[in-house]
Amino acid sequence: MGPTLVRQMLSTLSERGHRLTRPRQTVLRVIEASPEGFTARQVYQATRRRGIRIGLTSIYRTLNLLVRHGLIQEVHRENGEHRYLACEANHHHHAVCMACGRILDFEACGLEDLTRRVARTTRMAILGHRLELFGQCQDCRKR
Amino acid sequence: MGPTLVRQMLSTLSERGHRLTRPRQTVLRVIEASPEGFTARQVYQATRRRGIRIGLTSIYRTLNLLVRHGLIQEVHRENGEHRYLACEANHHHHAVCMACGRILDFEACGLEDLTRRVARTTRMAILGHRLELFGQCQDCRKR
DNA sequence: ATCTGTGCAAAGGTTTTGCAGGGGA
DNA sequence: TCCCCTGCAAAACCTTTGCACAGAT
Repeated sequence: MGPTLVRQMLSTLSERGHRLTRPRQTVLRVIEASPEGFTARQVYQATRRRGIRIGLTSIYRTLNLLVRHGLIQEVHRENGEHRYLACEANHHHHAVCMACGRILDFEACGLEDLTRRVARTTRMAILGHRLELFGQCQDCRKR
Repeated sequence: MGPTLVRQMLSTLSERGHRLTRPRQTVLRVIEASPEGFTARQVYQATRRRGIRIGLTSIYRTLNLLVRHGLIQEVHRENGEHRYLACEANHHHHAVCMACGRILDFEACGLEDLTRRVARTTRMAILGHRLELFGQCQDCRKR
């Protein structure tokens, strides 16, 4: 990810009649620097580390706005906290152990064909996907 | 799904040293009757309709137990409420509109190869998966 | 100048935890 | 009998909402 991402998001929001406020720009810059995804609280803490005070409320509102516009997506939920990922971010997925919660990454998913097929069937513009595998890791299987 | 599912879940729990209490059995029977998935609250209401009083707490604890043992999985979150699905349930996935939240189903996913590949790489026993596509539905695209 | 966006505080809702008592094995 | 499981109540938690003010266009 690079400055391209922020510029693209800013222009999308602007085109659609949203104001490019300081809080929104700050959130976007944090997202840009979080290739592994982020939670609302992480964005909040990151902005504070940068010496900028933004209310948690605005973080949530901005994230919801970005989701509605298809710029970020919710990818995972850990301990009741949502994890988001920029739609253009480097593409990977999770294999989650249902017993201990351990998360392993994997890359290739080969969903391009499926995506095209579903787009045709449902007449939706498919912008991203979430794929998670569930199972039991080696340690938990041994008990 | 059929009685097989309940029997299988019961024996799995039993084998692993858990007690087959009345609340747990009731929850399993509700799950069996919910091929489209269920939320904690729906399980709660369904048990009450059957004239059986179980605390919401026990529902949550039972669901968490079943998840840890790989018998059910969390498939979706709507308005902060988790939706679960028995791992052996009829297999389908969701395409979610990021703007209005509309959900469309689709079936084929063709992840068998990927599953095998990841199982080999990560040494996890893969028991299920969640796949969701995100995008914008026809109506929301028109604005 | 207008009207969207922000921040605070408080509400809202789901899920978890503590603890005393009950019921499987 | 033993100890896991249950149920209630309360806590903990993330997220949303109401309202007055600030700031982008």
